[in-house]
Amino acid sequence: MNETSGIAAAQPTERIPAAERREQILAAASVVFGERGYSGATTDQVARAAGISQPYVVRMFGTKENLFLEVVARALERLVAGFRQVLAEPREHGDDERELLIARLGAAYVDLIEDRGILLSLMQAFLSGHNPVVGAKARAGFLEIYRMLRDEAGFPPDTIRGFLADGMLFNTLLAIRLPDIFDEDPDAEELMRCTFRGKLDLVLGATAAEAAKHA
Amino acid sequence: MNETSGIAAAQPTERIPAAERREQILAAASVVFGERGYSGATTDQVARAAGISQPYVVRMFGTKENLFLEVVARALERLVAGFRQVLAEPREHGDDERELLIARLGAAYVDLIEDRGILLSLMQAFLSGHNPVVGAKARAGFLEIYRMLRDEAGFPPDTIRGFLADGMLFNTLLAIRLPDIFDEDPDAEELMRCTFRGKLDLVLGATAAEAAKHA
DNA sequence: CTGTTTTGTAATCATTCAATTACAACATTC
DNA sequence: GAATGTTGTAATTGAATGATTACAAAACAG
Repeated sequence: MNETSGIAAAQPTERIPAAERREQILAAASVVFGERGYSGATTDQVARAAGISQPYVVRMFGTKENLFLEVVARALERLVAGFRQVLAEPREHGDDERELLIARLGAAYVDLIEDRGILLSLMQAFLSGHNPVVGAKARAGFLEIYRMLRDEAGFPPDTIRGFLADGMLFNTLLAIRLPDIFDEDPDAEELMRCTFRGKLDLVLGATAAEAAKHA
Repeated sequence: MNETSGIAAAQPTERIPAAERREQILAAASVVFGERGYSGATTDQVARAAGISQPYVVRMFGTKENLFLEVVARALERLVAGFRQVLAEPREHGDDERELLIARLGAAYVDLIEDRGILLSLMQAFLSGHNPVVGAKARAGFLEIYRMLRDEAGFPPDTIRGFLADGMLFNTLLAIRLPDIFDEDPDAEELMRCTFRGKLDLVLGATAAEAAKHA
């Protein structure tokens, strides 16, 4: 029935290059830190989620804090990179140029935060304003987005505010898992629909897919 | 120089009615939980902030978790109550009726989140979507606000979305302490100004007052 | 005054968890 | 095929912390 010993035989854990393991750990840590917060997450939870042992996680990143910092830095980098990519695309000039750009940037954002790890890691970063390192990263990241919208996208202040504000509302409604209670309270879906409008199907498709994956 | 003993003399800690102590602890806990999160905060930190001993905090609320739940529930209640109060005020009918109501509700919200404990406790609640109890409270609270704006204020969907979105952006910019770097990066103030517009002085006055209080 | 309730703390316990140590197995190089 | 480096774990430890216990002193009731 099993090999060599009579014990559970905990599969001999495939050897994988450190660089690749690193990515696995970061992906797992993003989810775990996102859901439980820096203090609420344990290195053991991250290790299990990544399919390795706790000491390996610690050795790979030195400390739990370093791991968290890297998770946050990655999330912010991906956010900035996502916007930069959209802004680098060619755009035709016309009446609806701005509307189109907003739609593309919005889609890129929703695409990013469909990854619940990214979404929650970003929000954890926003809630770490008191932490010198994470707080500074969060402020710098937010200001970089602001400058991109102002200088590269050429948006006027009200457009910028509206765009950023919508994004923060997206964050919140997804973080509190509003879609979870669609069948208990129809207002939940109404609020989601009024918030995400056309993007709702995109969002719901992603959360449904994720739920199916876990089942 | 000091009384009785040669030791620091830790003042005999005034006896205060339990009900009043309870409020002190909740106020302290709001700040501590807000800054450090549920897991990051210790009952000892709350106790020190409230000026009492750690066992007393635990005995008053049974468990750390109960204390956190009550802090979150209070924050959500104050939010709902604040809006309900504005909506109960008499309003004259006119072209700018809606604008005026938005302004009043917005002012009430900014007034509320000037209390950093409330602001951060609310955000912690939003980030606790995975926790059955806190998550349910957060969802219910958000939906109640939505219904108030839809049914009592009579706002159309886009107005509701805009209002809620602005609120979430307020939250974020205050949480990351953007005003802290006004003199390092002028864009920080620009972003705050474009977000809060008229309300900025209100916000800055409050944070400045709070900073002075701590100094 | 005497007894009881309320308000509070000091000391301690049991658990959790990040970090360290020591070691093992595989891979690569020479 | 030894020597070296890489990838991994089991076992342990030391510190932190929520909770409990035992006790003290103030307030109050009769």
